[in-house]
Amino acid sequence: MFHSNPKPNRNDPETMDPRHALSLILHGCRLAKDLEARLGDLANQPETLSRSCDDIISMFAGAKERLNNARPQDPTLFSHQGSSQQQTDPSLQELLSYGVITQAMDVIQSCRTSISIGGEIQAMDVSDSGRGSSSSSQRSHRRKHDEEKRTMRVPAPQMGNTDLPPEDNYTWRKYGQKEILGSRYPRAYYRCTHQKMYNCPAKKQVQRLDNDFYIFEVTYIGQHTCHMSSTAPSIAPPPLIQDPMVITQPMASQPILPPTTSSAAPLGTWLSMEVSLGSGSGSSSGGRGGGGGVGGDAGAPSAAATGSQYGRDVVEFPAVADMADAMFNSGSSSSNSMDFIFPHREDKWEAGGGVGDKENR
DNA sequence: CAAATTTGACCTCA
DNA sequence: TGAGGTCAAATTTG
Repeated sequence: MFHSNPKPNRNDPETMDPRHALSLILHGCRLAKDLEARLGDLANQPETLSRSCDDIISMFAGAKERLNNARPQDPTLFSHQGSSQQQTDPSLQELLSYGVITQAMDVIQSCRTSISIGGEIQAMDVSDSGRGSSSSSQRSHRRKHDEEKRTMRVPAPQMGNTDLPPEDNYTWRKYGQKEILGSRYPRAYYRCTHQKMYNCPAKKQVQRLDNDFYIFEVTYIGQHTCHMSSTAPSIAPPPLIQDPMVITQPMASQPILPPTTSSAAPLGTWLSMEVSLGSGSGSSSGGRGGGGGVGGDAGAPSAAATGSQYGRDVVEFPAVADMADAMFNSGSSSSNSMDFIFPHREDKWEAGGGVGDKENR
């Protein structure tokens, strides 16, 4: 298992894609986690340990190389040099926004978090979501067949409030939750907090995967028009784009977000993630306390986090290369580095245990 | 009191 | 008719 790694291939343009770099980081994290799990068995096998370490290192080294090779002037990659949002690679933005970078941040900034295995981002067609009853996903009188829907899989936060889906820099208000036929976990319905004030049509649905409790399937419907709000996030929203990674359904109207002020934040800013060192709380900030504490709602997020989930310090994406660096450079500083980096996570969620949702009405 | 969540009821459509 | 999506009253919280 340690040696089936996707070795970076410098000559392969595809693997030079920064997205691949993120994939490498994740893979490296997994290898490290795996190594941790087998540390006891391999304690007296220095050669194996060495090889495993090499594998892990090569993963991060490859990632770092890719990140360093990413040319800022390349509009398809990182265009964080004051370029407009339209110049950025949307799929990359989505990746960064919805999971991969979150995991990297979790690992590197805190070094106290275990990595979700299999927490890769997978955008996919809603019509092929694997849910038993996806065929009627666009019903109701408000159903709009021409409305855009983007579905992606997002790993649950690795620290703090893991009930929350990963931060997406918007404020959402939950307006419903429902048991879905054939699904173990309920689906939560959110709309933009600023729906009324700004007539923002954006919605999202969050549901855990049946077979992976630690991965959310998030479906975004509609596009935000509320980015000018004072309480809305200061960074530009994830663009709606056509991307092999993000399959988009036909959309009648795709409002063009005016490239003004905050909405036109350069990618550097857009990619910025606020990191709260030491806070460790991924909890919803804008949220008022989970109201009616009646039934348990552990099956779905009680709130969609807002832009302040990560705290204060802003870390820009290119820093990921350095973060990978930091992981290795700091590893030896701790007598128990692996444990420091990958502490055992308590399975906070007992599968199905927290789902206190009532049967459908 | 405002804003948020919870949850039963209702609506629409395949 | 049943499932998915939404509404809105009740409730909670700061």
